Amino acid sequence: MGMNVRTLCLGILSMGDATGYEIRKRVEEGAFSHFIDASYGSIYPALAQLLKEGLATVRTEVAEEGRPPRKVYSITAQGRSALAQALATDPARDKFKSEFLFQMMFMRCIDPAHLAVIYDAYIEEQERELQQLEEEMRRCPPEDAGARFVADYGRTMLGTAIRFLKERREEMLKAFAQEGGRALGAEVDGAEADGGDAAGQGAGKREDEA
Amino acid sequence: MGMNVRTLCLGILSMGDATGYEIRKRVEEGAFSHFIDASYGSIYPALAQLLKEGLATVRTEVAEEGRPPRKVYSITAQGRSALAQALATDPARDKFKSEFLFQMMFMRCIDPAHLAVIYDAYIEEQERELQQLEEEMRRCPPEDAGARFVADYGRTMLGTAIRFLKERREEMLKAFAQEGGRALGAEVDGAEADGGDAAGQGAGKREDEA
DNA sequence: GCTCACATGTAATAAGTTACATGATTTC
DNA sequence: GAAATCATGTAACTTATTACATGTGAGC
Repeated sequence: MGMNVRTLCLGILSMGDATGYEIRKRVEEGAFSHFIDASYGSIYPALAQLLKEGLATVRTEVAEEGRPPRKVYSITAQGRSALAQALATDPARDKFKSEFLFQMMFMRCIDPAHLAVIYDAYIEEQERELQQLEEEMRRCPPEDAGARFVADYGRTMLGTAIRFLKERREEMLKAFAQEGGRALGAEVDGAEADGGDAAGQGAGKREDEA
Repeated sequence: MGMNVRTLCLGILSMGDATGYEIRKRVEEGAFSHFIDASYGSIYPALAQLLKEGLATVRTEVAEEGRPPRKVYSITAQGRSALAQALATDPARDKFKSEFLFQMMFMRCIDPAHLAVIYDAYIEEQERELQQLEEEMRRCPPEDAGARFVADYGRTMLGTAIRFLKERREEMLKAFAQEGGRALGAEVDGAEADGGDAAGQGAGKREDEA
């Protein structure tokens, strides 16, 4: 299916009227954030296109105070059938890109202390995402079967990832200590993986990324 | 970190010499395929760039038979340190795009019979990927801790996804049958849903796929 | 006779991101 | 008085995909 930003907007509008700003918020923070990306630069043009094609309409709400006027979009009947049509086609394969996994693949080339920092930061990020998902589910529990399914899928996958990462942490750091240094050179091997906490002091090794 | 195709090539070359064709194969079929994408159109230019920057060298092997000459790339010392540098920067957030999940989110707009087809096809795809990963691990069990970690991560996640999908299958289809039809009803065709059975008129809407 | 695997490369095209441009109001 | 939230939109830029262009030998 052509799941471009246009179809995404159509989908969100099918659940209720919304402005470009709101759509972006839902895509960034809501349930969609886990398997979709879209920024203003793609949402606003997509909305304009939907108008042009007659798949949506706008009404301009002049805000009470001097705010910029909100443009609230609604899906049309044609919009609904265009959505149904898009949903009826075969989905493209999932695309997953992970620089973290790439780094893990080449962990032998990373300074051990820094590896621990990266690793723990990744765990924290996954935990934040899981928390966010659960908070959102508490705030507005989805009555819709689809939303429920997707949310449960996300929780399950995030939970599994977090458990895996925590379980393997020490093992990985140890395995690394044995093989490690090979690729980085001699001076690394003095640094040993301490038993207690490699996580806490990430502050020492700051990289400023390009 | 700047994990573009250039860094990817550098990483693969750090494990041994390779041609563009081989790199692409590993990215498409090997352990990398689960968290990275790259096609000829990006690999060959990236390789050319690495040469220009002195991060790799080539030797041209004239094949025995009239085949096109293989251009085997090797990483240089500068290439290794460039890789190490790239690996030392903070990883970008994971990006996951799933049209399947998008479809599940809007399952209420999909013909029930077709939904089951899509769902089962997705399960099969995940199973194929898991099989492929396990086959690859049997063929060449990774001695490298990083490769092992990444492969285990992939197996764990795929296993969880497959289990989840299988467990929820009936529940989802049933939940759908209760809510379903609501969104498909009026404008799909002139005929109104008779109210008893949402799955009924699925047959009319055939998609041609394998 | 056809398709697959090997093998390299380019050009047109798609799709979306980042940064910019603008501006009021509320919270720290 | 600095930053965040609300709010819309455009233009330059990056990045990678698709399709093309070219060619052989092996297996079905």
